[in-house]
Amino acid sequence: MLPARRRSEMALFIQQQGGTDTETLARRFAISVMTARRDLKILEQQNFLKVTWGGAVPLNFRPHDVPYASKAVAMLEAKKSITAMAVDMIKDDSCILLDAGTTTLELAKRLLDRRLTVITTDLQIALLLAASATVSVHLAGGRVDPVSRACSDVSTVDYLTPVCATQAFIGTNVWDAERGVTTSSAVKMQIKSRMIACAEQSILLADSSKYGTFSPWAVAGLRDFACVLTDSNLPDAAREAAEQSGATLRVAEMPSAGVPRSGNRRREARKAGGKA
Amino acid sequence: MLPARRRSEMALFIQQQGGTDTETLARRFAISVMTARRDLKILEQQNFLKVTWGGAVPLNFRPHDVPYASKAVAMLEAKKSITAMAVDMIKDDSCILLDAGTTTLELAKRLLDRRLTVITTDLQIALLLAASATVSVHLAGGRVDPVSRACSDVSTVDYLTPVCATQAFIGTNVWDAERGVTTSSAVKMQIKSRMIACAEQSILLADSSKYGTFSPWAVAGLRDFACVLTDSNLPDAAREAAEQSGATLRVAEMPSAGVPRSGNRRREARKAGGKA
DNA sequence: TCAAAATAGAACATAATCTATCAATCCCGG
DNA sequence: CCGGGATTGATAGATTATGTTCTATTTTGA
Repeated sequence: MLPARRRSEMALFIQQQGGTDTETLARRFAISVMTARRDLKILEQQNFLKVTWGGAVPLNFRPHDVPYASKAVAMLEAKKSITAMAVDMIKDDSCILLDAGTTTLELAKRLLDRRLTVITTDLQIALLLAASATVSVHLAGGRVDPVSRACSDVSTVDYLTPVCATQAFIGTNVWDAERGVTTSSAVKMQIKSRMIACAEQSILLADSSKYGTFSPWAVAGLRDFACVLTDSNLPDAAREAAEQSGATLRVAEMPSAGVPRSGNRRREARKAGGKA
Repeated sequence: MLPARRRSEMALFIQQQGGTDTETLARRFAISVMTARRDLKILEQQNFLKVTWGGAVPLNFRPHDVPYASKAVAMLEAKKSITAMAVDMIKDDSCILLDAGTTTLELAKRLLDRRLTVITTDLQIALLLAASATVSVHLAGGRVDPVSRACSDVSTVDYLTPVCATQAFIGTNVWDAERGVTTSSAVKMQIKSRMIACAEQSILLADSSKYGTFSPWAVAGLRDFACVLTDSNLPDAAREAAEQSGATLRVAEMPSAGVPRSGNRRREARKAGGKA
C-alpha cells in the first residue's frame, strides 16, 4: 500500500474510532510501531489529529465538547440510533445536503468512508468530512454564527439556490405535529426551507426531547418530509399526533436505557510474574 | 486504553454521575487509586472538574472559563514573530481578509480579543474566530479543499467580489523577487488576486524558508503589497533582491535561537529524598 | 478535645513509550 | 544493471506513566 494512502486511511480510522494506540495501528496496517509513530507525526503536522501518549486522538476529541449536561449525554444515544437509520437511506454517488447541528454532525461521522458529494453550512461538519478522501465537501458560505458554528446569512441562502441535491437531511431543535418544524430566526428558517426546496427528497432528524415546542418561524410541515426519523423516547400520544398530521414516522430502536455499559475491559495483559 | 482518552471519558463519567470517588474511578477504569487521583488533578488543571476530598465533582457553574492558554503548542518561531508584526498593523473596527494557511491561522489566534470583521476562506480560521465574542466572522464558501481545508472554488471568488476590506493578509507558500507570489493552482491564484483587489491595502506574510521558489500561476509582484513581512532567517542576498524589485520589506525580530528550557526540576527534587 | 480511620501527597521502582540513530530494503531513473 | 534517494525496521538511551510504599493531612466519632 502507498504510504500516502495508508496515512489517509489512518487518519480516517482514528476519526471513526475516536482514538487508537500505536500498536493497534501497527497491526492493522501491517507496519512496525515505529512507522506508525512516524505516520502519526506527519498527520499531526498536517493538522489531521493530535498525537498523545501511546497513540493519537482526533482533533475534535476534546473534553471541551463534553460538558453538556447529563441530559444531553443521554440524548447522544438517541442521536446515534437516528443517524444509523439515516445513513442507510443514502446511496453512493449521490449529492446530499446536511443541515447544521449536532445530530447532522453525528450523521457526518458515519459518512467518512462513503462516496458522496456533501453540501453543508456547518463548519464542524465540513472540517470533519474534509478528512475523507471519498467525500467531496462544499460549504455554503456567509456570516458565521458563533453559537451554532455554522454559516447563517443571506449569502448562504444565495449559495444554495442553484443546488440540485438528491436528499436533504434537516435537523431540528423544535418540532410539533401541528406546526411542523420551526426555528428561532428568520435566516435559519430560510436556509432550511431552501435546503428542502433544493432536494429531491427531504428527511427530518428529530430528537424526541424537543417534541412539542415551537419557535417563531415555520420551516415546513411534517408531511413535507419524505420521512421523519426520531427515537423511541417519543411518547405514544406524540407519535399518533404526528402520524395523523400526515408525517411518515420512523422510530429508531434504542440499544438500551442510559446505562453507561459497565466496563469489563480490565487489563489482562498484566504480567503474571515479576512480583514478589 | 489511551491515557488521553481515559481522562476524557473520566470527565464525561463525572459529568454524568454528578461526582464520584477515586476508588470507583479506579475500579471502573482498571487503574490504581493513585493514577485516578493524578488524572483528576490533570483534569482539574484543565478546568473540566473540581477535585474534592475523596473524589471529584463537575463544575456546572461557569459556562465560560479560561480560554485556551495553549503555550505548549510548539509553533514555528518565525511565524509567531511575523504575525506579531502583522497584528500591530490592524486597527480596531476594520474589516480584514485572511488568506488560507498556517501563517494566517497563527495571525487569527492573535485576533480573538480584537473588535473586527474578518472574512476568510479557511475553515480552521473561521472556527477559531467563531469562539470570539468580538470578531464577526464571514466565510467565503465553496468546495472544500481537503489538503488546505479551505474553500477553493469558483463560487469562493464570486463571494469575495463585492467585498470592500481595509486590509488583506496573504500568506504564501512560494515567493521570489522576480516573479513575486505564485501558487500551484489557478483557483487559488484567483482567490488571492481577488482578495488583494478587494482590499485597500495588502500585506504579504512570507516565510523565509519558502523564498526562491515559484509555481505556475502568478498572483502579484512583491511591489503590489504595501508591506512584505518575513523573518530574520532570510538571506541578505534575497533581502536585497526583494527590495530592489520594489518590495517594502519588514523583517521580524526572532526572539532567539534554541532556547534551552531544560526542565530539571525532577533532578533537584530527587535529592531531597529522606527515608526511614 | 483526642484518637482512629480514611485520604492525599511524595518518593521510588518498574514498565511502557518516545526519540535519535543506523542499517536494510524498496522504488525509480539512467 | 547499477546507484541515489526515500521509506522502513531495529536498537539503545531518554522520557513518561503507573503502582506501591510510606508519611502527612483531613475527617469522623466518641
